[in-house]
Amino acid sequence: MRALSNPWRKFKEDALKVLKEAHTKLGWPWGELEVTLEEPPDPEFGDLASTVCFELAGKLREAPARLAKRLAEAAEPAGLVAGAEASNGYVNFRCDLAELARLTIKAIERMGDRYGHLPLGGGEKVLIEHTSVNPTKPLHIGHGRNSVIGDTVARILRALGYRVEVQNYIDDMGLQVAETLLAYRMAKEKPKGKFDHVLGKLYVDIHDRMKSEPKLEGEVRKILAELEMGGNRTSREARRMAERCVRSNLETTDRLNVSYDLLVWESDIARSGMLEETLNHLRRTPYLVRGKGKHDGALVLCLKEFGLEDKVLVRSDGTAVYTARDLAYQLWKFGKVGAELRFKPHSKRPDGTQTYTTSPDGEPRKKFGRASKVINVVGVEQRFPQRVVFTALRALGFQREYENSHHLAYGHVRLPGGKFSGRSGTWMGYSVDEVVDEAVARARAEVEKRNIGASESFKSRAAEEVGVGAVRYSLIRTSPEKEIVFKWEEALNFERNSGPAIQYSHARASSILRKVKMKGGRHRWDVFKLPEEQQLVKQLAKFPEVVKLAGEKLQPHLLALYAADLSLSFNKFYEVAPVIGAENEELKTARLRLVNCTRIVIRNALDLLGIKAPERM
RNA sequence: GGGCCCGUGGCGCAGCUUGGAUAGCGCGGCAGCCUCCUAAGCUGUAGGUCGCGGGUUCGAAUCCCGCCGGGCCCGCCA
Repeated sequence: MRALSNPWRKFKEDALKVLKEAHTKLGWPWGELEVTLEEPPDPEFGDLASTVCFELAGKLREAPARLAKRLAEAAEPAGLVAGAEASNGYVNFRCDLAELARLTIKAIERMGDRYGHLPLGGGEKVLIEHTSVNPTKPLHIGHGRNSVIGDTVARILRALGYRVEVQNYIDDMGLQVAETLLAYRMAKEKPKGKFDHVLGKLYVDIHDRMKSEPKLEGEVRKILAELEMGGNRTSREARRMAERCVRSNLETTDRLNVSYDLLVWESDIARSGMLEETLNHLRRTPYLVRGKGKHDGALVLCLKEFGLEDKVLVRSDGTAVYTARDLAYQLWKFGKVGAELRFKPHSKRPDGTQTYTTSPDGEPRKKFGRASKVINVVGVEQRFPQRVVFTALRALGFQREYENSHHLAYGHVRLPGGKFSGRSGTWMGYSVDEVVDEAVARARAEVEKRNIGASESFKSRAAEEVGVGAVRYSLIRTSPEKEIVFKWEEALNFERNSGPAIQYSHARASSILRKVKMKGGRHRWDVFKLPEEQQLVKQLAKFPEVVKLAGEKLQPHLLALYAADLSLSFNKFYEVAPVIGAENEELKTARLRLVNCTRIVIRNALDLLGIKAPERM
């Protein structure tokens, strides 16, 4: 099973087995042999190397090089290990390329779009919260990074056998909503355009006006109080406005192929009573105390024994801070509150997913929440409040839930001139809608050049897929914790190390397969003699390991880098290894299978990245 | 003042968790490759004290300590 679904892993295990047996034969201690295995810098040193001899040198009082020689001689090839050689103190294992090719190609042909999937999660439920933008503005490219990271991780974890539920939290009770609602009411002439953009601009306008008209602050406070109270005209009006904005935001994320299972509204959480329940629960612990001194009159969460600073949860006026609400929500995600939410269908995503929403007129459903693992995709700047929320779980005795809470922290996207600001409107020109439009327009020009006479529907679909691919890739390729500076030339990069370049390799592979009608034939497995062919086989064999690593470490960028690497290997193969015009039928047959498998793996990788794999472009 | 993250050729990144062989990849520069499966491609070439200084080690980009530079947090904001 494992050998079938994860060929490179099989090679590693075989190498380990060979290493252990050689140790036994020589009567040497085993130790942690697995961690001594690494990939050599150059294929001339084999495919996997062990550094045990360096460690053993001290214990056995013999030079590493001599030890390596004895070890290599004692090693007997088995499984995917074709041989072992000593060099410079390393023991280098050579992979049996013919056998690896056989295993890998058969695995890919058999599993198809499931190659790369592994049954690690065992159906365990993971809840991922991402996007969670205030419903008062369009998504700018920084929000886009959040959505794309969250969506990609969701796809990866699904492939690893987890049941994944994606939630988008909508804070319709915050200051931004209050301010935007005031702006919306006051605007006699509303700007034309997409609703979220309209709101975003009104928000910028009101901030300008508030500078010269301080009385507006009072208006905002009044609205905020009404929102907090709920059940009045203002709160219903705010919800209606926010609903429209969310629909508008969803048009944007739909275009990015980002999907959600549930929209969770703050006003519904507030109504449910889960906050009060959570606070009551906390009051029974020694950690929630009446504040003294500067915190006089407030309720303070004291987590000193867990190494955290005090955090006010309830203000002296009785209202709760955001972190308190977030804590209640976190408990709900794990199914640890009795309070219930109500749900009803909201809309369908283009991929067919039915998105639900919490709603006062919905009905209770057991299928949401109750996760065993929770991942919050939230900016790095919220590290402290996230830690407070998680640590509070521990304080409440939910140790397991504490350990299974993950803050997937990502660095913000900045502009060359500074940061994004909703108030000053620096996002204008950098909304996801605008960036995607621009990328699609450029892709369109390229597609036109290369597909003269093609149908209109083909051209627009290809341009859309390529443009979106470029944007998604540019947002996922960097390690999440790093800040990125938005540059047009990077978001619109269609060359190597880009979404479109990977899509292009897929299209080339598809094109070869399209042009050949012959279906199969017999061939031996040792036909791949070129380094480019062998490199490609190894790369294909590694795919499941990469998916596993990306999922376990919550580092989706690893998958993006792998896809670019695979595409590079294929391009090199493509240059030197004619398929249709191969020297003989046997080689042609084998190369065709290799090309087909490459096509499948690129497609699977792109699928996990939420990028379409066009057959022509 | 306390804490977290980042610092790798001109630019953008990977590698750091688990220390190992000449530090990889891309862009950009230069020089080449389309009678042949899509040149969104490929080949070659120049370019790096892995921020700085100590330490641990047979061996440090990787671990430890100190410092410098950038970002973020330490709110009855989120």
